[in-house]
Amino acid sequence: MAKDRKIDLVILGLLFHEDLTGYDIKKRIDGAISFFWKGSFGNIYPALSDMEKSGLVKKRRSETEGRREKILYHITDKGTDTLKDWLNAKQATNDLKYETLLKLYFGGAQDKDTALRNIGYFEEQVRADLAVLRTYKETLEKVLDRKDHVYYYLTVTFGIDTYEAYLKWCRGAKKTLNIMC
Amino acid sequence: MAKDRKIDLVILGLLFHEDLTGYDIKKRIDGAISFFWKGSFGNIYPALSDMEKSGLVKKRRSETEGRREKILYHITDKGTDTLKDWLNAKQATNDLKYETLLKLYFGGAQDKDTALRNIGYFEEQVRADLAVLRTYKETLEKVLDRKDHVYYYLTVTFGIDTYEAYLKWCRGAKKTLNIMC
DNA sequence: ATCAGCATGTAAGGCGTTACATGATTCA
DNA sequence: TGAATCATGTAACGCCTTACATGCTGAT
Repeated sequence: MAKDRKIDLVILGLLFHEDLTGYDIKKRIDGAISFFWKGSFGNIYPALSDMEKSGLVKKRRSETEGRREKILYHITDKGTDTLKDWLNAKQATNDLKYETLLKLYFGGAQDKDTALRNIGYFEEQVRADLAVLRTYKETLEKVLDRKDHVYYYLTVTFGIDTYEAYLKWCRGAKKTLNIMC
Repeated sequence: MAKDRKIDLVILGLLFHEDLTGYDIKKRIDGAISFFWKGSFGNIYPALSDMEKSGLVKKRRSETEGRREKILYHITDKGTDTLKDWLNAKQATNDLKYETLLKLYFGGAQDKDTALRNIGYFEEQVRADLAVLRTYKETLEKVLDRKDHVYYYLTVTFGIDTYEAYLKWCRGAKKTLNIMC
């Protein structure tokens, strides 16, 4: 597997569940996963063909007749081992890039209102995302009997908890700016 | 300026304050900023020379005699304008990649203990980072009279608030896993 | 004298984004 | 019939990480 290409693991994780096309994989990533990882076609298709070459996944043509054929990918034993090795490894990099905080950090180069406005934009975005996460949570709560869903559920509550912390911080930050600047 | 290279703005933001060498810039980024943005020499030096070519910064050789000469960079008016335009723009991308959550999401491929262990590693890291952030906070609280410091302070409290939310989530997640799996 | 830290870069390689290209299918 | 969505890719370009290369300075 490519040395540092995490998309490979995302794909293996998804395929562990069920066979999928590249297009399906993109859709899955664009769902709940998109809150903590992203993927694009220009990312996924090359990864799939590399992984097929190295035997982590196998192609399975869909057999629905008459229809145009789709390429379903299936995880191999080697792919499963790779996935499990990764899950068992201690190493995990959380790489966070907040342009919002960058703008705030350098806010001294402009006026207070600019900083307040930028916090407002952030707040707006967070509120919208939070609404989506809450609908995910509700949906998942109905199906928590399946073990997998517990894992999905926990990533969603992670998002909700941190986004709520963001909102709380926004309120405090606006107050602080108004008092101090 | 390069179209999407955010490091340019980081550098301009830092230089708005004071003249710095490339080495200094790296050290600044490795401080409190590293919690929401990263930079490397292989990133910073090329950016500096590009920005000099496009007139956003100017070289100023340090004049301390006898010493080996250092290259101090100074922000130009054009650079200041670029910085302010960026601060005034609504657009801000927060790009978050949590490998920890990826592992949790795909946790169903392994056992509960693996997931618990991975949450533990995350918790450990968060605790360590939180301790650093708290010392930053204490230091900054003593100098909040300077307007710039309020902005720095707010980015630090952002870190503290979210990291505390992470820890709270960790406790809940471990409990949920123990009950449900 | 030696080691850590200061200081400036370059080069290779990898990864990802974006846009482009193409065509089928389904639904209104 | 037209638009949206399904479906699979490729190509260019840009950015970043990592490692390498080099030499100075200050402290112990």
